Amino acid sequence: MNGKIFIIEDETSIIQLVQHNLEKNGFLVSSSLNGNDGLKELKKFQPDLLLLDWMLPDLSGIEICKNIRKDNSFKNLPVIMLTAKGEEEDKIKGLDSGVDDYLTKPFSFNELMARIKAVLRRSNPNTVSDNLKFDDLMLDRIEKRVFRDGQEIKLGPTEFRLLEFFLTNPKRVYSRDQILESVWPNNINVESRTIDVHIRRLRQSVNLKNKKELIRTVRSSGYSLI
Amino acid sequence: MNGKIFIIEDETSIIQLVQHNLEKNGFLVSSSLNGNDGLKELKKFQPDLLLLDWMLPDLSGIEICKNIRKDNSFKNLPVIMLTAKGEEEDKIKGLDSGVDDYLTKPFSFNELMARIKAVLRRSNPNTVSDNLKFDDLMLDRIEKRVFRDGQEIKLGPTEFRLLEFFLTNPKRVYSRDQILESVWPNNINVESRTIDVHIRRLRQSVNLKNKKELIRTVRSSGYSLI
DNA sequence: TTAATTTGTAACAAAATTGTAACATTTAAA
DNA sequence: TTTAAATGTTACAATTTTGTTACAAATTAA
Repeated sequence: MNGKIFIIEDETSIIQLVQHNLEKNGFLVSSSLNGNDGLKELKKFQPDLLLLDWMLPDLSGIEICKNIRKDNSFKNLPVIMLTAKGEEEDKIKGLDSGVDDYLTKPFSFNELMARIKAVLRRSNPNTVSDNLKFDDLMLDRIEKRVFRDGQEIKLGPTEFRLLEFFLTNPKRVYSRDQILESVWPNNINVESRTIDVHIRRLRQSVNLKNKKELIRTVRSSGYSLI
Repeated sequence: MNGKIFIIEDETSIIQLVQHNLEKNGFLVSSSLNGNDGLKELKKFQPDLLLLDWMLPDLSGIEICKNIRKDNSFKNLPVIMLTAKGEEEDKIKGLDSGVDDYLTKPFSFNELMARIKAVLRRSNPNTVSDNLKFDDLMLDRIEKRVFRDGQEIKLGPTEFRLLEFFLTNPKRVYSRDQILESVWPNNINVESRTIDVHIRRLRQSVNLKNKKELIRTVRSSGYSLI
């Protein structure tokens, strides 16, 4: 299996064509014919990429895309817009709404396939390199191991996810709310002070002696990797 | 500056048009007319994105792209191919060589701009710099850091917000009331003289020795960045 | 099952930040 | 020059924020 693709598209004939060809190419595909349902099913399906029509019975593709970009757990979902609207200003409006690529109908399936591969190549760099690195720290997502200065460090599950999160954006300061949202499983509720305790645990695990502190406290804002 | 863009393109007229428009949009641009030189200069210039022609006097765009994708220090450079070759099989060959997007000539600059933004959005999700600058002062809102003359300056939370506020409108004079309203959390009430004290603290933090004063007192009106 | 590990929170300690009062200095007008 | 208003400066107590520890509950492994 190459990945999961979701399609929100009005025209049944296009869905059939695209879905059939994608499946032949090893993708797992699901689809919806309108915007509101599509958005819901999409979240269940958890695709790696979305093919999105502009003109839909209810919610427009543009609206869906803006919606997705605002949703923390989906904001990085790659989107390719498929539409008959081929005017320059349409393309610009489409691209500015946050989609990754824009293809006008009629299109060749082979071009679509090539663009899907290009977008996936760019947006899943982590599937290619499963190691996150910063300073003398290295986190291996596949083997779930962490090294500092070549020496293995043992982390608990939450410590691991926390460090993984920081490593995806080193130096960036995250508020406790942002950390909660990204590191804790959805819909779980813990107090924000809990983070402080986990930060403390992570610090203790990560800070080998004679090594500099890697986690910075930014008073009244949150934490970041140095 | 929005980012650095390098262009390798045969046709001088296109280079001129694109370069001029990109610079108007805040990009730093450099270019080359052929493949071999282009590849060398590119590595010096360290761009955030490459616009690449297919047909070049010596090394073809396809070869350049494959070359880049093999080079460890450049393999993640976003590339948009600009070419007159508009056949389906050309597009596929182009995209498969590792470029991120493919645009056929003639193209509208606005569409190019929208595609550049889309590609940068995807490839630098975090590098979207959110920096405020004035004189030799730089405030990074993402990392919550302030530098003067390249040297980091440590500020308290209120000092940071105060400086951030002034930086959004340098040279503009703000009354104490305006400052209170924008810098202090809503519905909190502090005396206006409190601002004077915070200004004093900010001045002390920001004014490295041998450096000129950056915050101006405007008697009976308020304060401003110089 | 039992034992070990992990987790969230409360409670207290330590540190940093904040607002204000009090006094000093500067500025502009009389 | 004198005077009043505005701003600069300092010190300090109160408050807020973060660090640290301990422990019971929950989860996982044996």
